Amino acid sequence: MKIQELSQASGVPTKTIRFYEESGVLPSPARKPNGYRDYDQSDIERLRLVAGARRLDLSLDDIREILALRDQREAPCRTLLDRIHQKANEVAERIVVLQRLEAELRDLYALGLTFPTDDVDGKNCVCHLVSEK
Amino acid sequence: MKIQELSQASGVPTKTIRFYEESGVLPSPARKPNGYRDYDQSDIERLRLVAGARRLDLSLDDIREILALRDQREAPCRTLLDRIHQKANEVAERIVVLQRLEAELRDLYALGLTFPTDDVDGKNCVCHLVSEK
DNA sequence: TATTGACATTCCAGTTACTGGAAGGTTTAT
DNA sequence: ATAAACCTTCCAGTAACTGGAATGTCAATA
Repeated sequence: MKIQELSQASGVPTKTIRFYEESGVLPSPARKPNGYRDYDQSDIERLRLVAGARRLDLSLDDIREILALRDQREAPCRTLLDRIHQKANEVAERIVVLQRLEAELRDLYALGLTFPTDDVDGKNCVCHLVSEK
Repeated sequence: MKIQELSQASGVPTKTIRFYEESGVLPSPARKPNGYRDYDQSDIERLRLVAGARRLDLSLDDIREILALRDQREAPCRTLLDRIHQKANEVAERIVVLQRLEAELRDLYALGLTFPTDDVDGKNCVCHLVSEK
């Protein structure tokens, strides 16, 4: 199977597949006589796992670790579950931060609207609201 | 004023100040006879504006644009307000995406807990839940 | 005076996860 | 024959820093 077919079977661009190989997330595949990469079914499964984990925003480091366990025939499920749990908490934290940021931006916008917009650096410029302290 | 003092007055690390200079966000400052950068009050104000805008997650590109307007004595307020509004909408979108992601991670975790954790690549492994399709 | 410590300078490299492009070789179809 | 659509490798760029090396300067102390 050529790289484009793997790409279609996985939804991952060919550029990214080669990048994953170089990053050690995917093994170096067999080569056809002409030098083209030659993939098989197990590559599809592995790449789908990678793509799924990336969609969950796990890092390539996490994914490498999980795949390394699988490659050693050790069950990666516990590690994967841990990472999923940890990532859920990270995402929750990130959401809180972003919610605060959004509120701040909306407040600032509302306040800025009450100001003249032609004041280059007077006290009535929204620039002075943005400057800290 | 030496770079460390500017750093303290603005809360921005010296490394980052030099980086901002190289990025064109801050102008090249005057130099003392020994070659040290020499800042004044206006640099504090400018850097505080930059730091405030960064805290609102505006990009250095946005900030460059805003400061360029100010440097040309054109009121940057309208542009800054626009960017703030736009950023608020981007943040809101990002929050929605992250909320979906968090829900997915929590669901997956809950489901994964009902599975054995020693199944290397059988069908009962959470890896199969993560793999797409 | 010698030396230590805390500063300052420049430059280079690394981070994350790709993405774009150049220069070239191969295969397939018309 | 030639064009389109593949494939290969390698290099560079993205955003916004951060760390480290090698070197220079200044102020205070032993």
